[in-house]
Amino acid sequence: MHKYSKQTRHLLAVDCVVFGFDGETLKILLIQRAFQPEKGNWSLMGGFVEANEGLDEASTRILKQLTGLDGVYLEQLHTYGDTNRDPIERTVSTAYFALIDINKYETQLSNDYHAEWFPLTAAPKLIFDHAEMVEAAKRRIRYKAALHPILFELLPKKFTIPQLQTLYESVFNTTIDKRNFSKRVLATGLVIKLAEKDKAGSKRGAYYYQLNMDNYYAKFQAFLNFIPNPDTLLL
Amino acid sequence: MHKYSKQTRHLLAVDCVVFGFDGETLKILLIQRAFQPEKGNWSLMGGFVEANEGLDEASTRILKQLTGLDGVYLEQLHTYGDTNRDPIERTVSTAYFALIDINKYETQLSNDYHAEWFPLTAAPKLIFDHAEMVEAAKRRIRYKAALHPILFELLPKKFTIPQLQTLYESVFNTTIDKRNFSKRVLATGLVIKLAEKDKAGSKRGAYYYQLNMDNYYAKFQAFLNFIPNPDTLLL
DNA sequence: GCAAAAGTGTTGAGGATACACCCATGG
DNA sequence: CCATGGGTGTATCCTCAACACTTTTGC
Repeated sequence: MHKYSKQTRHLLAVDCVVFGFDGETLKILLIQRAFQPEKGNWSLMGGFVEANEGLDEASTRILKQLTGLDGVYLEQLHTYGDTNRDPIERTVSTAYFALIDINKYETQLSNDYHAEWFPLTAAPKLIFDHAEMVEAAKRRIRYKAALHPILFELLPKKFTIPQLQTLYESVFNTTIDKRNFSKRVLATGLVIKLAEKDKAGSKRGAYYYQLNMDNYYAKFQAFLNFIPNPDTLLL
Repeated sequence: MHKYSKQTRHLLAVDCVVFGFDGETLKILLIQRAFQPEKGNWSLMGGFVEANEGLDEASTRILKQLTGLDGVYLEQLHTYGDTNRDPIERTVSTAYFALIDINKYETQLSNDYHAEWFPLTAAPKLIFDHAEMVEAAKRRIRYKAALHPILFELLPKKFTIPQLQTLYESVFNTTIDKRNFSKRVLATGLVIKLAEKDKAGSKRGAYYYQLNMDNYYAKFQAFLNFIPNPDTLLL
């Protein structure tokens, strides 16, 4: 029995903007929508919220269902409530964004599911207001990554400084002096140098690093300084 | 006729955390809930979202209905979707926060409406998860105000530098050297000195300033630097 | 041996902090 | 005349940006 019986009830959805990094460019994961309207058109990972699940739960479930992804960094972004954003029926949608290590799931995603990666700069037209969500997600990760070490979520557990730099450069669409970048990163105390080298990128090889978890949680909330001249960036 | 007829529909609410500054301390506006459950207990300004209104519209409407406030700074904060956050029936709520000049509405609020201001540090127990929303709003305005000039929304059109400093000090619960604070503020080019003085705070009087709207929108997105040592703040 | 990427130090400029005294005026 | 808050300048430090050469090794 409903106690708030006079109130209107609404459709509630979640949509996830999934970011991945392949070592070159920042990408987003899209699927072709499975039902009408806009069936077959490119869409974020989305679905309706069920009666007995929270929003975070719903986004986790939907991401798992559509892509098999589990245990990834997932954060609420914004809730979109325009009455006409879905032409069929008024639907309020809470957008989330996820950051994942693209290589960890690449084959799984293309084989078992029908999600595809697109470079951020070359994504197809998206349904409804999903392009707006992607824009907001991009702004949010730029904003957050300029001050907090979230981009490590996009890399494998073991990564090299040049890989990290390429990631920052592609997220912020800029170039950074490698001497200064390396100094900044090492100065945070967030990474630990390993003995092993990655020989894939060069003949000499680059040392692997991994996150220093002790410092990670402690420093996460502090304002770091990963990007030179953040003032001049359009955030 | 519903095209998504198989999907569950949900109750949707908005709740507004309204901040005000009286020259001394940061305060929030609360009302006593008008209906069951928790009737008579202290609550944020909240209400259900109707069928034909967007979320921003709903928050504006509800704020107006409950307090008479109109045209104030209002920003979406976060959406709370735990299934049991309202004991009567599952309700998803999108929280907003507002920043207003407390003096502008003080008498109106206490006479025409039954909202009351409470110092942030001495607020009563709140219904449901409203205390969590207030905490999140507090973190958000600290975070945002450390980098963007949003706190001017809490002051009258004409304000003095000492007033502004007291505001920053109370939001960040710290003390700032007045020479450095004044330099920082003036260096942004965000304020214009007026000829008139405010004689209320001292015998000598303090010059009034007002926002320089030309620079305001241009500089809003840049990372400013209003707070010394933001690293050390718990944000 | 050479091309291609990794790794590393120093210097200079500018911005941030620390700090103390005079000013205006109402009582 | 004095107490109270308002207003201002400077020296120092330190952080950040600019900048170039050596190392390694697969081919």
